[in-house]
Amino acid sequence: MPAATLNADTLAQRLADSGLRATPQREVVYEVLLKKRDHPTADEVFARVKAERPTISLATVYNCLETLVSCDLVRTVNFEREPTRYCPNLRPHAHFHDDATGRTHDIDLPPAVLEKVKAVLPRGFDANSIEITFRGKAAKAVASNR
Amino acid sequence: MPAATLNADTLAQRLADSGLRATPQREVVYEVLLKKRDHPTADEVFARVKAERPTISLATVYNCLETLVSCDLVRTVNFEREPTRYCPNLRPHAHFHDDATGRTHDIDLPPAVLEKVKAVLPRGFDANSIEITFRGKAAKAVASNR
DNA sequence: CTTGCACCTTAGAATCATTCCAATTGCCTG
DNA sequence: CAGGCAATTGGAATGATTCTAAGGTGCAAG
Repeated sequence: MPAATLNADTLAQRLADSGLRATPQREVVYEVLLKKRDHPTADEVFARVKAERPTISLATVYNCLETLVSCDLVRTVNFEREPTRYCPNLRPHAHFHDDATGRTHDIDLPPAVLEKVKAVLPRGFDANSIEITFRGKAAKAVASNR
Repeated sequence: MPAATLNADTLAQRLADSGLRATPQREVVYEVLLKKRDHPTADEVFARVKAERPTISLATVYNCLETLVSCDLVRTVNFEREPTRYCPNLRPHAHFHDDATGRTHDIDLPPAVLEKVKAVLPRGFDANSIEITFRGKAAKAVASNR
């Protein structure tokens, strides 16, 4: 399975592209995000990372997450005033927040829909990002992305 | 111009529907939101309200805003980690965040687009709210909604 | 009226995610 | 090895928001 290698390479590559180094901390943080894609908060990432690297600090986790975001390897997800969550899914997708469980689901966005949405912008508005968020009740037995 | 009356009535009506009272504070906060629709933060609302009612407290402004939101007279708008903004526009609309100016613009959402977007949800997902947010560069001379 | 009571407002303290800061530490280049 | 920049770290600081406890306010029943 070349996925792990690919990811590590991707990380090193992307970091290098931005003139940044591939430190162990950054690698572990990124791995943690890839391993369990349940949109964890920084605190949750911190807890998971500590299992493998007990000396890491919360500040570093924030730094690493911010770095990964700036390299376009990770997206942030915000729901109202809740703590920011992190998502390594790079395909265009929306987020569905299940009010009952608090869980977040990725919803793929077909290009056609994205186009339709962009088309609502009046002349002169130039969007470089679109964020679509649903809230409601999710299907119970969705194949989850653990 | 019956607009002012209509608004006041609407407010009193909606509050009553929820078993709440139409207090002077709630009225002023609502008026402030209607008067200048620039998506102010709670702090900004506080500042504007104090002009008319110097004794009001920030806590009350938060309370009033929360009350108005719960009556569906006002919507909250969140951009990343920025302070929450408040919007009295009740029509279905998206928000466009101008990265250059920090200003927020309402973008009307035609029902057809809303349908298209809802259609991306897999069977079993039942959304009771959809939020669409753009970021980018806005047209410079948009007729603003002051 | 006037008493009771539920609803509101208020100031200030508390919370909590996130950022900042200043001090190392690590790593590469010369 | 020396210099220097990039990263990490722990703890302090920040800032929006919420909580708390202590009065107000207004209506309804007696």
